[in-house]
Formats: sequence, structure tokens, C-alpha cells
Amino acid sequence: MTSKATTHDQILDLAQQYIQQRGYNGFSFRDLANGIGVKSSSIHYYYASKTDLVVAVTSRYRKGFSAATDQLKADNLAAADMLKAYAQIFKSTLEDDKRVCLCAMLASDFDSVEAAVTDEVKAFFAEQYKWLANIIANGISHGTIRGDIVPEEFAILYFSALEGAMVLAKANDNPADIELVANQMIAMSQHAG
Amino acid sequence: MTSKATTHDQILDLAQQYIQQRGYNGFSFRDLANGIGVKSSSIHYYYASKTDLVVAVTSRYRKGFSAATDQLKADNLAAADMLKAYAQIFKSTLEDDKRVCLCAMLASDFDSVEAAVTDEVKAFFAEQYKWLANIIANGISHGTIRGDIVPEEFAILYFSALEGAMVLAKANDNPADIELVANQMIAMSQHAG
DNA sequence: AATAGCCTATCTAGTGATAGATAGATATTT
DNA sequence: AAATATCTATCTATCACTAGATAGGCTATT
Repeated sequence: MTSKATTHDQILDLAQQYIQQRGYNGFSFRDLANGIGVKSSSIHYYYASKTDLVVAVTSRYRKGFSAATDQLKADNLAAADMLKAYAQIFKSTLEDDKRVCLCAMLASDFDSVEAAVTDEVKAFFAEQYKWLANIIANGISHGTIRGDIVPEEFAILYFSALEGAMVLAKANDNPADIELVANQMIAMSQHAG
Repeated sequence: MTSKATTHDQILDLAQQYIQQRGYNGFSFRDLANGIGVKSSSIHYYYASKTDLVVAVTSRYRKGFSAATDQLKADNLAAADMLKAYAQIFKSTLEDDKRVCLCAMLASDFDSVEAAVTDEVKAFFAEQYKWLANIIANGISHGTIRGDIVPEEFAILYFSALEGAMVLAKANDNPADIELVANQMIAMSQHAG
């Protein structure tokens, strides 16, 4: 018996999809309602405002992403493999669902959203920077990543490149570019051969 | 006597600003009209549809950017300095005007815009990839950039990272991150010390 | 009976787009 | 030169539609 998703979950799921594909200003309560098969007032029953809805979606996304990266870290791979697996999350998000990172979309919409949303987005970025810097620092201490790399700086580079590659790869309809971008950075972070 | 900008030019200028700051779905003909001091019907006089307007803005942006990079190339700097100067365009766009690359914004809005717009955006990306690959190839042939780098691949990396860094730097209110990202890639493209 | 979940109906505001009018500049004909 | 015609750039007013939001009612579960 396939347990039917609740309306509440469907709202969050579809809102997330719309934000990832069309951005904050690219969908309406009616779009959500029509997609789910309810009325827009039912969305308001769960979320009084669009801001409330988007904050909930972003918070859930942020926590889900953290859980995924924590899981990845528990696998205890070498730093380079960890970074590769991390990039794979971005690639499959685009390849499988034609979606861009939720927070990259919302970052583009920063001038359109309220502080409650930007706070969640900034928290997401801070968490990802921290996770990446930790992985990189571990790689350096294990001698698999060049010692002249500054973990906090390379984290920003790696993350920026992946987020940018995601948007460009979608525009160019070429998800493989994400892997191409990640592999080049990883190769450059290794000791010269 | 300060020559007053025509209404037509004001429309293109303000539309460009809005797209760079709020995206395709983040502004209206009325926003433009109010900002300029005319009626929205006057915008329609110049551009029958929003698509037509955005195509015109994007085409102008693309040609202006090409002119700027051609000028940069004429300066005949070393590859690394050329790449640094290129990144500086992105940084000052964010720092001075709080704007993101027009085409990065439109790329995020790909699911919301018509093919006439996406064609212009894709043409912009293709031109930038080509310019960067050429600069990198020159650097390799002059021996200032590592020979194991593939120009077309590093171009995608460099451009992706800059576009991503621009969006993230805006969200984090930290334009210096653009330079940080560029400098790391340039350093890694050099021969090991 | 109370609550949860969803509905109908409606509101105010704003969307892109269009029709028709008009003042003033420019061009053409007499 | 004067009269006529056309063009440019803008206006007012309105279209059908969509936006987010809200009040109040119905129904099913607890």
C-alpha cells in the first residue's frame, strides 16, 4: 500500500520544485493549488503568507542537505572522493529533476524576498562552507590535498563553482559540465604529479 | 549642457538594472514606467511585449560585454592579468551597482522566458567561453599557464566560478569573495613553484 | 461537540497588453 | 509660404487575467 503523501507534504514538495525551477517570483499559490488538486486557500491554511511557505521550504531543504552531507562524511572517504560525491549531488539534481539548488535560486531573488528567507539561505551557505572547509582541512592533514590551500578559501571556490556550473549547465543543457568543473578543481587541489 | 537620455535609452537602462537585481519575473512594465516617469503604454510603444524588451536588453548587454572583452584583449596583458581584469568586471558590477550578471539572472529564469531570450543568453555564454579559452590557450603557448590545462575546460570552470561567486557574494554581502575565487583559480593555473 | 482540513466566494492590488486620442514635429504638395 | 498629410511620442482608459490574502461554511474524524 503506497502511503499517500499528505497535502501538507505535497505543498512543500511542489513549492520546492517550483522555486528550484522558476524562482521565488516564478510561481503562485494558484500554481501550487492546481498542481496538487486543492484550492489556493488551502495553501493559506498551512502557510499564512508566501514568505512563511518559502521559509518552511528552505529550512527543510537546509536540514535535509545537512543530513545528506553528514551521511556522506560518515562514509569516511578520501577528501577528493568526498568532494566528488558532493558534486554528484548537484549533478543528479539537475540531471534527474532539471532543478537548480534551491538556495542558489533564492540568492538570485534576494532583492525580492523578506529577511526571514534570506536568513535561511545565508545559514545554508554558511553550513556548506563549513562542511567543505572541514573536508578540505582533513585532506590536507592526511596529505592528500596540497598544503598551500586554505580550507575556508577553497571551500568558497568549490561551492561557488558548483553553484555557478549548475545554473550554466541548465542553460546549456549540459549537466556533465558540473562534473567537469568539479574534477578540474579536485585535480588542481592535489599535489603536482 | 548635460545631454538628456532619451526615453528609449532610459527604458533599456532601467530594464537591465531590474533584471540584474530582481530577475525576469521581478519587475513589471509599471515598475519601469514609474521609474522613468512615463506610462506603461509608452514602454509598449517601443517594445510590444516583455519578451521583445528583454531580448533587446540582453542583445545590447551581450554586445557591450563583447566590446569590453575585446578592448581588454587589445591591452595585451599576460594571461593571468587578463583573467584578473576579467574577474574585476564582475566584482565592480556587484560592488558599485549591487548587480549580478544579466545573463546569470536570466539563466536562473530559463523556465520562465521564451526561446528568443534563451537564445541570446546562450549566445552570450558561448562568446564568453570562447574568449576565455582563447586567453588561456595563449597563456599556455607563452608558457605562463600550465600545459596540462585544457583551455575549453578551464574556461567553463573559470566562468562558472565567477558567475556562482557573484550570486553568493551578493547574498553574503561580500564582493571580495569574487576576487578570492578568481585568484585561487589563477594561482592553480600557474606552474607549481 | 470539538477540531482538522478543505471548500466557496470574495477582496484589493497588480499583470501584460490594447484601443483611441492628442500635441507637436516633420515632410509633402500646392 | 501656406496648406495638407504623416509620423513620433506620449497620454487616458480599459481589457481579461492573475497576485496574495481573508472570511466564513461544510464535512469528516476524533
